[in-house]
Amino acid sequence: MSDRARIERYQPTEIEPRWQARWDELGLHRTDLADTSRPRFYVLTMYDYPSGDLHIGHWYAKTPTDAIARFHRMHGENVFMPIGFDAFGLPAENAAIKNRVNPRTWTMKNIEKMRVQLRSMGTTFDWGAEVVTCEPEYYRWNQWLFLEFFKAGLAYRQKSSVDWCPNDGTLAREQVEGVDRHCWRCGARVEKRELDQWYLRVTRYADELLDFTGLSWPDPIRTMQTNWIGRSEGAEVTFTTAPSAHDAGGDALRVFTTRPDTLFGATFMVLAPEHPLVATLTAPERRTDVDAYLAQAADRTEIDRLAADREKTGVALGADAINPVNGARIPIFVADYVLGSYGTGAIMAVPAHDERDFDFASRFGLPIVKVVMPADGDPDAVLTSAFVEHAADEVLVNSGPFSGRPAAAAFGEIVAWLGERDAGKATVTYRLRDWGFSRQRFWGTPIPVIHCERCGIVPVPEADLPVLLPDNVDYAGSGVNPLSRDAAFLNVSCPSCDGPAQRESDTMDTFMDSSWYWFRYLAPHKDDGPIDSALVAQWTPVDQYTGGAEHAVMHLLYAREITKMMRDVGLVEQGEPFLRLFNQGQILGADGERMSKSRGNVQDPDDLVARYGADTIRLFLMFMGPWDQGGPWSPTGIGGVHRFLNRVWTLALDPHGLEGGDPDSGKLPAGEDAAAGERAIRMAAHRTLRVVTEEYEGYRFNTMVAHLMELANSLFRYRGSELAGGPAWDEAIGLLLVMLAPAAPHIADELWNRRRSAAGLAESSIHTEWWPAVDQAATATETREVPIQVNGKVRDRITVAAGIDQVELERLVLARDRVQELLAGRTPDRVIHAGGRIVNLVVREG
RNA sequence: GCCGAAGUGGCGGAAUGGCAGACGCGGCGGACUUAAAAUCCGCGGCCCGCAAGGGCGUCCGGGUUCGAAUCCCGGCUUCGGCACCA
Repeated sequence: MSDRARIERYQPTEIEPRWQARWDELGLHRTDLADTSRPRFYVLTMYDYPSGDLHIGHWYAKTPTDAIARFHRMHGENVFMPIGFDAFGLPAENAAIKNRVNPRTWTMKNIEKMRVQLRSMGTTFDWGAEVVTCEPEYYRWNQWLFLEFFKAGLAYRQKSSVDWCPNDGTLAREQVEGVDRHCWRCGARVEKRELDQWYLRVTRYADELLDFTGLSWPDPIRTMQTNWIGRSEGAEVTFTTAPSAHDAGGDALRVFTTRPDTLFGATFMVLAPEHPLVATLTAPERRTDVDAYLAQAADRTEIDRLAADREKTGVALGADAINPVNGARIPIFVADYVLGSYGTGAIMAVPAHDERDFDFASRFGLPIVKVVMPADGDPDAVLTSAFVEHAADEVLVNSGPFSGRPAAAAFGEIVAWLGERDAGKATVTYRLRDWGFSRQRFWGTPIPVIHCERCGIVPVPEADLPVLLPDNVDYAGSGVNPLSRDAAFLNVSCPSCDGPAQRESDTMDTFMDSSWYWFRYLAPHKDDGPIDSALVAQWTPVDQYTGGAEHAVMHLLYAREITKMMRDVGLVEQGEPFLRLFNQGQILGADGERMSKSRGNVQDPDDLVARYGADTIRLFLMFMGPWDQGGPWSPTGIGGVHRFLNRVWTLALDPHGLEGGDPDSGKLPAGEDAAAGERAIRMAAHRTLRVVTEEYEGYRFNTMVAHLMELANSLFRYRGSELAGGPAWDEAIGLLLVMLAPAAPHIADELWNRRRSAAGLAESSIHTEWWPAVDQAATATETREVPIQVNGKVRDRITVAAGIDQVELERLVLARDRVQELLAGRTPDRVIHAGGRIVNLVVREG
């Protein structure tokens, strides 16, 4: 009869719900926000859209975050780890249209299901702080904040051409993806529409957003945000239109350039199709061609603008401009390679030193004048492509009084020269645009303003907030906001003049919801303001934020922007929301594609949990690779992690059992006496503690788990021996369980308390234990093994006293027979000791 | 095209200037079992060899170094971001 049969088997599905309930009763993860006696730690994981089902990717993001929270609690910190739901958004509205269900009903049902799933992971979220963004108690403060921003001039309305998705309505610029311009959410082709839109003035913060001082964020995210903001330094230069038969001329034509040093090389100008001067400058005989081109350009987003179609197009206006620096008359073109929304919507074209201008000039046979070249270059050599290098020795040529000047110096000199003549100045331009904030959709926060014919735009008075979303709406007909057809919602009297007026029917971009939710977690039900200032001051910025890198230029930038806006209207002190950011990788489907229902590659964790238990899945997800890496889902290897937990179970509950198939079972390892065995057990345990502690701190969970496996393997060698169940053994088992507790919390608490119970002690959750300290003495060794290399190849190894000096080490190495044999009579030219880690004997060959 | 990350056994990965392949999966061998599963023990880069040992080996080609998966130069491939931003 095997010893194994004496103990109960490891049955995760029995113990896990029990411990989850127990932790709830004990209130282990309810945070007392007012407790200032301990260091605080705010750990935040990105909240989710309640699509209805958690997939394995949610677990991949959340269980290591939970381990971090538990690890910090075991260090005596007051940890706050809240959770909520990003509950506004399109899928609910689509479900409403398709199935005629109320979006609220659909959303709330999904949230119910996800709450259960999230609990099944054994995560220690503080559910008392939960935020659900589609609740009036949340979105009313979106409205309140919007009105604060509006009063401060940070929100404004403007008629403009917007990116429009037939399914998702208006999109912000960063929500349009790819060369073919498709919607980030549904993938549909994006069109242009001319609409009155709300914008948030985030460009005001462009420079501040480039400053990451004090933040510990991954470099790739910082780079992406920096590129997205796209700061370029240059100059605005004012050209003048030349008089002609059809136009008096004398109009200022302002351009932005990053290369004022090439001003003498401007041989033509290009206006964007949207530029206001196109109409007045066009010569009568050019009108037909220009109009045709403008019509084509307006359609251009509809046409494939893929890589193949990059031939420059454009037409001449039949008008000229005058270069302020030399009075040269140069022709003006309209071409769609110049963007109306960037810079001034017009450029001076310097074909010799800009690739796009070079292409255009080559195509239309326009002159190419070289004005910058290397100091030793040939000024008459013909350019075959634009010369755009920025070498230190470049000088100006063909540039009037500036010829011969170093190019680097000429930049400032020409800008100064222009400044004196009121024809230009240094400026900075950004790629970042203001945030297109309105959506012509139903399931979002109503923008709280009223349009009155007499008074114009009137904010909804604070006392009338929230502007509630109506409950009974006709969803039929996609692409049209149901709110705009709801007379009861729409028609109101003006708060200012009491005359007839209409509500704004646009709702906010749902990214507003996620741009301040971590403040609201601290006081989710506060009904006299959006945030509790005292708690916000005490608890924010968030210490650690974790989430996917796919939010690099969307959520993570919006959150920084809104924080700065909240600061500027006097709500918070800080300008940055998240001190440390960690981007976990993404779990892809088994096919290597993004997991999505439509691809049918979604891995549902529920059946894995039913089969292996939450602890195995948690540990497996941490073990499969570095957390920031992600990768395609494969269940291969879950069994190995499950086997490891079973081994821990056996070690903790059945130390005296014997291994059925092992003839050496129950004996000490060869050559060890009891004292040496005890030292070996303590050394293994404390060395593991040292490295595992560092690995938790560095979020290197895969190697953390590997080291726990190694410790379990080491202890297995002593199972059934005279040392099993002894003091060193018990200490090692205790350390193993404590180290396992943040990652596999249920089995750790179960085994911890079974052992307490066996020792006659009362129940006490392992999660209230302090993280233990390493016994340095236990980790020290008396001897160590040093590899011996000859010419860089390991040929031998030697065991020496730990504190050996280099002279003695070298003597012992050279005394070895094997070394003498390899040297074959030669004397090493050099001996490398590398601090005693390795010995390398360098012998000249031949 | 530009910016960023990565490339290591059959597979996931470890080692970030000092013993390449920790840990795990799969595989093979053994024990236990009437048998299978489960469990336990062992082997495990490739090539030659009974073995001892030797040769080769971290995407490719160079370089630095006593010593390179790791640092430098050039190239290839994959993934992510941006894409006419003047």
